[in-house]
This record gives sequence, C-alpha cells and structure tokens, in this order.
Amino acid sequence: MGEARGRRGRRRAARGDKRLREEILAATDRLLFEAGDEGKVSVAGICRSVGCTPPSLYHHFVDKEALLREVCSHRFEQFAAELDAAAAQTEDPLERVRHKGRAYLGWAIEHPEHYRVLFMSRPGGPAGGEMSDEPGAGLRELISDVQECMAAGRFASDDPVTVAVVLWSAVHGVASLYISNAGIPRSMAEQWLEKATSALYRGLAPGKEG
Amino acid sequence: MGEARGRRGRRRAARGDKRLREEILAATDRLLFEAGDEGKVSVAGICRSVGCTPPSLYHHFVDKEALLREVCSHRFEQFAAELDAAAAQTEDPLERVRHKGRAYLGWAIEHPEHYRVLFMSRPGGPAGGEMSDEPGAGLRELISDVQECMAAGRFASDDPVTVAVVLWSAVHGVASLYISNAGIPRSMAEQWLEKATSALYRGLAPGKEG
DNA sequence: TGTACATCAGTGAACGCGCGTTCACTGATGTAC
DNA sequence: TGTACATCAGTGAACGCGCGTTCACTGATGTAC
Repeated sequence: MGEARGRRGRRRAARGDKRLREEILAATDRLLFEAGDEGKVSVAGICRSVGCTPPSLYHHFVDKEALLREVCSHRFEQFAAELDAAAAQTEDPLERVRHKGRAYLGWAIEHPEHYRVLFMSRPGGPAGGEMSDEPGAGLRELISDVQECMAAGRFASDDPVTVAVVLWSAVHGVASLYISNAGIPRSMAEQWLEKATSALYRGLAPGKEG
Repeated sequence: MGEARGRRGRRRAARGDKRLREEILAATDRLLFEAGDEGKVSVAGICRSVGCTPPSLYHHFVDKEALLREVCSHRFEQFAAELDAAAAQTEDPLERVRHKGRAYLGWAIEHPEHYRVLFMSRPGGPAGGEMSDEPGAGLRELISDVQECMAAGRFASDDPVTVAVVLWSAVHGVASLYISNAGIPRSMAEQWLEKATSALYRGLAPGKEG
C-alpha cells in the first residue's frame, strides 16, 4: 500500500531533485498566507506541514530568512506579471492606468496576507528589499504611463512622479483599509476605488478652469 | 546616597500607588514605539526597562495582552484628540476636512510605529478592537463633515459614506506609504497629500460639466 | 504613642513551551572500474 | 552485469535561548485597639 519508503521519514530524493525544496516553498507560502505574519511561521511548522524534519530544510535554504525572502520575491514577481497583463489589455494610457489600479486592488483582495507582508510590513522584514525596490520598478512604469497621459492631454501637465505616487497611494489606501478591516465586502472596496479614481481623474484633468 | 530601599529590588509602593503601573505603561509604549511590532515587545524587556521583575507586572495587569491593549487605546485617544483640535481651528466644513487630513498625516509621520500598530496591523492584534471601532467613531465624524460640505455646496451630492471613505483612504494611503518606505522625507509625503486632496476636491466639486 | 496584626506590592526561582539551528549519523543514489 | 566506494538527502536527538506565566515567600505599609 502506498509508496515504498524507509520505515521512517520521507523517501530519499535523487541527486538533483528539487521536489522537497519546492514543497517547502509552497508550504511556507501557504502558511504565510494563513498566518499573514512572518513571525507566526515557524521552521517546525513548515516541516510538519511538508512532512520532513527541520534539518532537511537546511539542505535547501541557508536559513529561515532566505526561505521567506524567496517566497516573497516569487509572489512579488507574480503580482508584477498580473499588473503587466492587465495593462496590456489596452493601448489607451488612461485606461491602462485604470486597468492597473483595478488589477492591483484585485490582487490585494485575493491575496490579503501576501499583500500585507509585501506592502504593509516594516522595511527590513523578509519583503523589505522588495518593498524598497518595487516603488523603483513598478512606480517607474506608472510614471511613464502618467507621462503618456499628459502627452495625450488626458492629464494636466504636472510633475509626473507626484501624480504617479498620488495614484498609487489612492489604490494602496483602499487596498490596505480593506485588508485591515475584517469583513468589508469586496464589492464595497471596488466601489471605493472607482469613486476615488474617477474623482482623481476629474481633478487631474486639464482645463476645467483655465 | 540615593533613596532608601530594600537591599534588592525596588522600594515597595504604598497601597493605592499607581506609579509602577504607569511606569510600565510608559515603558511599553516606548518599546512598542521602538520596535513597531507587538511581537517584539516582551514582558521581560518591559520589566528590565522599568526596573522591576516580571511577577510585579502581574499585580497591575492581568496579562500581556491587557497591557498592550491599554497602551494602544491610550495612544488612540490622544490621536483622536489631536484630530479634534485640528478640526476645531475652523468653521468652514471643507477647511475642517483638510485640517483633519493634515493633522492625521502629521500624527502618522510623528508616531509611525504607533500608526503601524493602530492602523496597519491584523485585525485581532492588541489594537484590533480599536481599529474595528475607530472607523465607526472617527469615520462617523468625517461623514458628517462631508455631509456639511455637500449641504454647503462644496461637494456634489453623493453618498457621504463613500466620499468619506475615499478621503480617509487617500490620507491613509499616503501615511502608510510613507511609513512602509524608509527614508522618504516628511515634506514629500506632505506634498503628496496636498496634491491628492486638491485633486480629489476638484474632482468631487459640483457642476464642472453639468 | 505603642503594639499586634492584616494586607499586599514587591521578590527569586522555576515551570513548560516553542523557537532556529547544529550535530553525528544512516543508508539510498550514483559512479568508476 | 557486478562490485567497491563516494556522495549527500534524509534522520533522531539535542543545543541554548527567550518567551509568558505561576509559585511560595518577604517584609514594608497600613490599621485596629
């Protein structure tokens, strides 16, 4: 019945086999999701969940922090890819910004614990590096979207960095309020975002009063 | 030299004396401020900082969580009082909202670790109750400010709850971005807030296009 | 004012627990001949 | 194909540590007479 394995412990993997490594990553990701707090994810808990012993983990990761960093950076790449996919749906720069905003909030709603770790933790946590770099990477893209909007006459001329940060912080504000307040329905957060962005766009549009 | 006290330990307090209790509260508040993370504040650390032994703490607080709750709720009251003071500076409802927004960001900037604990933690932490109640309390006030703005023709008629949340989340967005990104200068965050609120006000104002 | 006694704010020592990590070891996997 | 050997992915046991909390105790503070 079942697999042939040593009387105790998991079957030994072949030389280059990365399966245990990936099971550990997946379990850590899942536990981080459930706990929403790096401090509550323990090496022992991860190993229990995977079905290996703690020393095995150290064959694949130098320490707990390296493991957490890898999990967070993987999640962050997935997040960035989803935003890019949403942006790719349209050529219009203003619509691109709105698509990105909706995708951003959608990801935050669907992965609240990951969002918390990635964007609401202290700088210096496992995602600290990501958080410090991301505004560099993701924000740079948003800034050029904003520049396109200005060039196309959709936004009044202004400092594109400030405008991009304002847009980002509006979406981040809705996302983090949603996450910090248990029990708000998703549709309500989405409605807040639509109201916030449409008010911002009206306010940022050119030429209302000269 | 110095105080007369028992050879070891702190001098015993008189019956109704609350000094140790208050020293513990102050030390906890300070350590929470320094750590910015409830998980990093330990009973042993608090007592070391105060100069008493852990069992003494349990004469004043039933457990660690009760202590943290009291610290957070005290800080929260101070925060609410500052917002009220800022709002009291003007009679104009729109100006009142702006004053509150600036005071809100100012407090977050000056007490980033407290802001993090109070507004960026999981629901269920020591500040969980506060965070769940606060939108009830602070948001209710903001909603009535928004209603006044609408009555005075400063805002277009709309759902005041949604508009209030949008304003709140804009300020919260700037505050929490500032806090999560080490090294942003205060003046930059303030500039973001001004840009965000002025864009929102233009966007929320009535009658631009019928 | 003096004495006997109750109260209770402190103490030192210890509890059980879970943590991240290390150690020496085992034995299947892989390889050279 | 068979055998001797090296490698290294697993293991059980233990490490030192800090945690929140409890215990029995001490002795100054306060009070009744």
